[in-house]
Amino acid sequence: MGLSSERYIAIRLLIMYLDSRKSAQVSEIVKGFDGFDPTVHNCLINANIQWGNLDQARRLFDEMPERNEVSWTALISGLMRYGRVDESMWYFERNPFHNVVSWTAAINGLVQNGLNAEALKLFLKLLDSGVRPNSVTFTSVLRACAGFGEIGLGMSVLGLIVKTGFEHNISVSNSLITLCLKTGEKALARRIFDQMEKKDVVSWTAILDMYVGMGDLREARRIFDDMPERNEVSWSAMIARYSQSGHPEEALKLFLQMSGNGFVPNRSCLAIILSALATLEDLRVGMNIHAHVVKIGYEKDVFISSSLVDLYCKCGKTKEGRVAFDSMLEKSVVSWNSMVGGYCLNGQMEEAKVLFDSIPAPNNVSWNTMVGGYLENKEFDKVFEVFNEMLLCGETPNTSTFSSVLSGCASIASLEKGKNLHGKAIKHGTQYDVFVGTALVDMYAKSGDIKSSKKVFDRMPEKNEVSWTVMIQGLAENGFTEESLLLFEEMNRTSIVAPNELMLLSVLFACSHTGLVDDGLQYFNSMEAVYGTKPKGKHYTCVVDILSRSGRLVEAEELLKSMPFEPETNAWSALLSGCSKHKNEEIAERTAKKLWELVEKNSAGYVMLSNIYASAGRWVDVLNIRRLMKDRGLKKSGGCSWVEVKNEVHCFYSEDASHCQLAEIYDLLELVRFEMLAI
DNA sequence: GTAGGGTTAG
Repeated sequence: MGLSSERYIAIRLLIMYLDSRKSAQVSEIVKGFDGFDPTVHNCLINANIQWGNLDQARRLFDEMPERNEVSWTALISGLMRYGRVDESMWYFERNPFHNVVSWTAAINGLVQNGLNAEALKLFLKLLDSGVRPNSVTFTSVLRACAGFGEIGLGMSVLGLIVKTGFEHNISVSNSLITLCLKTGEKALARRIFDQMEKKDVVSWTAILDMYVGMGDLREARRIFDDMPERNEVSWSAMIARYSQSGHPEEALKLFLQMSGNGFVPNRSCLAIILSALATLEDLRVGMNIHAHVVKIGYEKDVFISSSLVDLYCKCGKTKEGRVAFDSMLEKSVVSWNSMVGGYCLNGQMEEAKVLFDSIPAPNNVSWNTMVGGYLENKEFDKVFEVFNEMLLCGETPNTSTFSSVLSGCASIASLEKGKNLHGKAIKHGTQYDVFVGTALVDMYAKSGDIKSSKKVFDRMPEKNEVSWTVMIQGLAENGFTEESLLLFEEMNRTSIVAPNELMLLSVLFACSHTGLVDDGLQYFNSMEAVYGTKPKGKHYTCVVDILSRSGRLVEAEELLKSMPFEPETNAWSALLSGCSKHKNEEIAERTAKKLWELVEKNSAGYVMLSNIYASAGRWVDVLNIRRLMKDRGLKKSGGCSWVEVKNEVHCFYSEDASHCQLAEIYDLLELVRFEMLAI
């Protein structure tokens, strides 16, 4: 192969065949070269690195009778890419061609492997050696600075950048913006962006991301719309942000728009959109995308296939999700977590546990998935069991863990466990998180310690809708109805959080228990007009209760009749008890009749009715109903109360005396009663 | 040899 153009064509062909992995054609081309050719060897090395055959690449390199600078750099960066830092550095030190490119390859490799300090040390050595850094070197070095999260370091590098005249380089400026964003210097990032003479898609996307990080999706979208040019990455960025910020429908809209504009979604974008579709539980479109993914041969991508597992599971199809999961050649811990989470979501806790136990390297998300799964499926004992196991395994609980386990405490009203966890949460520095704070407020409130609940709430640096809801609800249900109403008003004055259904229910509940009839009516009437939430059955019931208690029975009955949907049984019984309290035979008659009709349908109605008769002192009627229930084989779902002793909750059921220490308990009670009588 | 976007849990 003498002519240089002939050689050039052969090498282009070789690269092409290597790209499409056509080995027969590759060896044919290689044979066409007589003797050793370093460029051919370099191509083979690069291809093997690309395929992950590191040892083959190394062998090829070691066999070379002579190597050029490209050979050295290829191996150094290749080894770095797969985390083989020491080997890479071994070659770097023996590299006779100490040019900028190989220095930069090593520096960047160290950064890629999270060894930021080593990277900066190597950069200082580079400066000592007299080799001049270039723009690529600076982007890597700035990334190392960003890894430290400290802007000062970056600023001293900036001095060097200015001195060497790279401050107007686009890549360098882009890296500077990224550094500023990672260190929280948003104003500076914006200034650098504004001062750039030339901006590219990367600059625009970086600044777009800044506004998303600040929670300002609107401004981000404005920037996206104003971008002079876009590529598939900027589209993906905006789509991803919508999806991650709880707007999957916007993400889908933009995705369709992107395709309409002729952009072909890449792997990242497909993973993002599948995740958005999972959130939307849109199986139809999701399956379309799945088909497309298979068609273009992307189904082996770990990100995409993990999203597919998630999609099927979120749509309730754990079987299909499992098929997708089982067919994955390469699984990441995220794939495992998605499948485990899928089982949890669909109440298949046994399958979830089996799969969880076989995760090769579970991370804290895996553990949190199990903890959250047991919580959602109300297996509270297991919540604490898994949590303890997690601690024993040395896994660090995070905000997600604590918020789940604390919710578990709230559900079983276990103050002792809750307090213990509060301490642990503080120890792990998670107490100022919104989720943890909210779970603490709820836990204390549900356990009856409203003081602690309020204390935690007042100290929360950030409050969301749920935080306000649980506090308002907690106050109302613990009898602090005035405080509850005051807090609701405070929220309306001071926070951007809008009242939701649950809060308004608590507010109405508070009004009914404080006898604030007109306030209650006013809140009720402003639900739709002011707060934009349609009253549900429970709200109507509460208002009927408010009116009935205060004797405004005609209004209560009117309200019930004017409802746009069927009222709850409770609403009728509230009216009936109002009637018996305020002695209105006429309305009572009609209401009782209505109740009897409803009562036929379920046992709860019978119980309610018997309770109403009981509270009105109509014992004969009570007995009649009880007898009727027995005749028809209906059983009341039992009431239960519980106490917590030494970290264990003991339940006592009204009609089922089954506690293991029942005899002893009764003995002791008798003793206490005797002592009391003696005094 | 480089800068921006990817999947899971509360």
